Amino acid sequence: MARTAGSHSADTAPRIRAAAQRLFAQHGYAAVSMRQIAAEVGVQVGALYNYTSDKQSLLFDLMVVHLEDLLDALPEPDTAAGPMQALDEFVRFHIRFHAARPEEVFIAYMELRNLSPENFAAVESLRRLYEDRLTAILDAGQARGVFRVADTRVATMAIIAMLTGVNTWFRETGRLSLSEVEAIYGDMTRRLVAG
Amino acid sequence: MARTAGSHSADTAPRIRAAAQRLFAQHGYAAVSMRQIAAEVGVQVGALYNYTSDKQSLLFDLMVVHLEDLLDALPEPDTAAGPMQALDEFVRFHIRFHAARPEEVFIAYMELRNLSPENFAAVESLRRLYEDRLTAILDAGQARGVFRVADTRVATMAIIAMLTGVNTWFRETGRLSLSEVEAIYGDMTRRLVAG
DNA sequence: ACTTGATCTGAACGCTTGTTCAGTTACAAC
DNA sequence: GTTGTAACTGAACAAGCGTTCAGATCAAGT
Repeated sequence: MARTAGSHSADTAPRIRAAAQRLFAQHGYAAVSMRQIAAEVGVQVGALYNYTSDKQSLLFDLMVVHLEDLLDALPEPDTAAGPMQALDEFVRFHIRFHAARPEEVFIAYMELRNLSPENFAAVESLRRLYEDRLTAILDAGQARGVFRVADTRVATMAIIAMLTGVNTWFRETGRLSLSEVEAIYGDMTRRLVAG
Repeated sequence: MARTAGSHSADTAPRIRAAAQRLFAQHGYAAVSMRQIAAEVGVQVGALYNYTSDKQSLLFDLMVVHLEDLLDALPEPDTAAGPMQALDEFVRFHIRFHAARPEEVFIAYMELRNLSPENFAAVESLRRLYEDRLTAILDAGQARGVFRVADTRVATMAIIAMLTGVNTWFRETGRLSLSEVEAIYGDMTRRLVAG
């Protein structure tokens, strides 16, 4: 019936996000209850509502923060270096960024159905911005005669699907290092688009 | 409090599976209740338990039937025709089979987390059998000097991720026909493995 | 020591869940 | 028409859900 000793909102808010992320990634949004998230944080369920308006907002915020981080972190391509270099950079960035955030990536791809329609639209538009960056690289490469793809948009979707697929199997403790994986996927992607 | 007029178990069982499949694909296993499935079928919730032992079995059966159909439908490669032909055939088969069953595919990929551990193991082993078929094609192609891939298993995962990604955007009413999509992906896959 | 605001607790609310099963009606065979 | 089985209904059970909010305790400032 009282405040928990030692509690600070500056601590609690990130711990709620971290707990929600871990449980949503592991079990799925609909399968996880607010009570489970609260238990993971070490508070009662009512306390969560000081930090999120509702469960849907908790999911939406996790997805938006991840996608905004992704877009912010994606470097502007070095136009002087050429399209093949830009593509290589994109592949390395994608694999490395995603491998470092398996939970966020998983939620961002798997929980789209659990978003309300307006939240879904907002998230879809962020995802589209990221896809457009690769499309721009492919367009530039074709304009320079360095790349040859039958359909730029389809190639974009194919490459992103292939790269994102790394997260379904890659483990730090696995047979291949992240650098090796980046090199293999870099090579495959180059071949896929070569002129 | 009585039997529904005109009811036949031979009708009801497939209608339960179809309703479960549609709702699980659209909303996710955990977000769909047995009462919703029953309502879609036109029965009361108690009736479902004449056909499934529980909700988890309903999901598991849908996934297993799909994967067994996939494995049964996959043709044995024509060894005389050569590895490139076998690869082309695999790509066309994968895209065509998956495009025809968007709900089953979606459930098979998205609902793994909702399987109990023993069910998960059973499903994973079926998926592995399918992946092995592509690995065998890649191995044969390398043995013949027709293919060159840095890591056969990684190439298998990359190709399947790319091909399965088609289902996230392809629509019969879209800009490209299924045949065009098959051709584009066939070309990309060939390039990806070419010697 | 007192006051004010922060941060939670605890329980309530209205609703829903998966599963079970006694009983009822429909169907089929004779 | 009777009998036996099929196939459901309807309600109960035990448990849980998301969200709200009055009130209690902790923390910080004076």
